[in-house]
Amino acid sequence: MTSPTIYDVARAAGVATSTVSRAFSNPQRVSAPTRELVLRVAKELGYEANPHARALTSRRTDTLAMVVSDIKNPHFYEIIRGAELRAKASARTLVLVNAEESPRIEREQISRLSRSVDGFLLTASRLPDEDLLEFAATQAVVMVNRQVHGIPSVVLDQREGCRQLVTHLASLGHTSVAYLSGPQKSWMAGARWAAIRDAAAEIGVSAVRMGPFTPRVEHGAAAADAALTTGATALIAHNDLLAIGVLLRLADRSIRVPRDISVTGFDDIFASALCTPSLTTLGGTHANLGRAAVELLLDAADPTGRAGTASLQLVQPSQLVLRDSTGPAPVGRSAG
Amino acid sequence: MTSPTIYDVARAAGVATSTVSRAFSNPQRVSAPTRELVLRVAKELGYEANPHARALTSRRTDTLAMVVSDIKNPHFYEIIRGAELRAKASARTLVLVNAEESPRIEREQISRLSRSVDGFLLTASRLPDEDLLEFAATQAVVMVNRQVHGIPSVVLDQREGCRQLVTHLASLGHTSVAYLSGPQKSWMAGARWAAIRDAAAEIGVSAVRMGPFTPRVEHGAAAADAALTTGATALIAHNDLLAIGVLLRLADRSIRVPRDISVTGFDDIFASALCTPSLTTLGGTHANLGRAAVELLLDAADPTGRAGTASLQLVQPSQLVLRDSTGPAPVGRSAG
DNA sequence: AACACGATGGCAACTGCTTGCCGCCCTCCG
DNA sequence: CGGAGGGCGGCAAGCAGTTGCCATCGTGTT
Repeated sequence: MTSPTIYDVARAAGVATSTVSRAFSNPQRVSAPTRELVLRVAKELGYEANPHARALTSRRTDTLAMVVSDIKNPHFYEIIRGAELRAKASARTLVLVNAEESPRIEREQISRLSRSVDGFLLTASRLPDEDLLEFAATQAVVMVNRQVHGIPSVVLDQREGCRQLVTHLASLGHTSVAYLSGPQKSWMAGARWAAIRDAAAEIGVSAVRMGPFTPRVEHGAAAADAALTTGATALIAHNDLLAIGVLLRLADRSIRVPRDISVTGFDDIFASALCTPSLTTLGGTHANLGRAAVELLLDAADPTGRAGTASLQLVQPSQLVLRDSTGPAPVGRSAG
Repeated sequence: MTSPTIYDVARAAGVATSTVSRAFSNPQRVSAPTRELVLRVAKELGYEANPHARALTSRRTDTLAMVVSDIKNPHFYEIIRGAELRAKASARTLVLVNAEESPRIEREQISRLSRSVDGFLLTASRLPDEDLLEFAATQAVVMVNRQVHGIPSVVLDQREGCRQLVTHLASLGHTSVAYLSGPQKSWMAGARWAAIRDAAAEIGVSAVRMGPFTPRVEHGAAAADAALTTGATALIAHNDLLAIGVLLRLADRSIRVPRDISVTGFDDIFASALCTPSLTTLGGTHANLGRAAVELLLDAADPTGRAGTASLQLVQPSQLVLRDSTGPAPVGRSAG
């Protein structure tokens, strides 16, 4: 009934428990013949180490926590998938945690788990820099799609991506774009707006920011209505969900996309290719983000020789996906 | 640096460690004044129990594992979300595990985690009944969207749902439907086919089954092509992903939906409302599935008084969502 | 007044594994 | 041939809780 322990293995193999322990967790510390003997006996007995007993002394749990700001957002799925795959490849367990867009919940969850995991992947964290730095001081943390000086992170490039996006719109003749901003506490929203503003200035188109909006489909109506008051002919929504919501609202109001107005999003979620019109969006290989983040985390959590990569800020290229929601600017009239 | 233990609390409060332990895990075993003292001191010291030490002796981990057959499928995310929410409400941690449609991986993951969690949520498991029964004998297991006699489960009703679906098609004049089956090892695929076959027989339309197909968008082409050879005027794809793939292929082949042929899916994923034509599908409140499953699991995993609900098979209503991919059967000619 | 019993707190063994330290033995070197 | 040093196995003390059992005390019972 109860599963075998190292004691059972030790007895059966005629060695000390320390030898059994080392055969598993520190193989080169045991001579080859002994090690093989132990492993063979262990296998016969069906021995599997008790992870809790192991964690108790070694303080390693082989578990990683991934906190996402809103588990409803399909954009995270790819990241989760990449992270899950990479974690499994290193025999780590991934705990998924939802912060529900709330800094308080995020904080609670982190402290609840801090004892049970080797490190945290914080995805699009809504927490202020100070809190993050404080957490990062006591445990391994890697940020995804958020940069904080002094904490390793993986982000999809926004500057260059937004430049391309604005350039694309400008090349279609748009001279005025509106950014429909994401949540106030979203670092990404700030980064996007800054990049859009700068690119717009450089290229010579005007840019305004509206919002903040909660980036979900159902808030697209408000965003669309707000955007129309600006007279902009191109709308850059904070993400695809919001953009889809905008598309739906515009259709409702019989405003044609892209003839009357162009719309773009961010993330390139699955539905963006399928909606009507299909959505031009700034995407990227999100699974890679998750994968890279886990890699960073694994060696941030590795007690040996962490120095090298301690505070790496990885930037992965984003990628403009042109579809049907962007087109030439209407001539001689505003969209409003 | 190192966080306080019950020893620190015990010393500070002037009681024995056992008293501290009980104040937390067995409150009524300690007199109210003592308990309050202990809790107050613990709070002052910032004490938090070490979950591994606790798990080592008590064998409770407050962690639940959720195994999904394919983490890529958006359909699971609603279930995950519901499960995650419910788990958090009971202060349980949810571990997410991907089985990648492989029984072997599923088995591996389960045994890897069996020591670290209080129970398993197996979603659309690809394992044979015997394996499941064996697992269920030694640990708490709840199945989602799969039924095995003797194991508690939560499923979305297929019989009635498929009946409605076939009835809907028949009422549009379709006399011949094709089911594009899911994976061979998918219990759901079997359940759906059985329900469709029976409903078709009862209603008086003919039904054939094609496949199995891996239920992803990219396999939709093969499924569509196969289906067209049958001459059926209505296609029931195993899930929305496959259905969307079918729609794309049919568009490629200039076959109009629903004029030439009707297409339906299962699951009602987010994209199904947005694709063109939007997809008629058999959905349901999947978040509820996840929630209910966790509830079942919590009391299957509860060592006290489990008898009552030991092997409950919950069936939740599914719900036919009519959209644009189904329409009147073409008259006077077959689709092929 | 003697006794029983329930409530409460403490003792200490126990969970299963890790790891610092010790000692043995064999090899290599001077 | 003696000594040094490295490789390897074992001892035992943790790690941070849980829990069975016992002792104590106060109260209710006869």
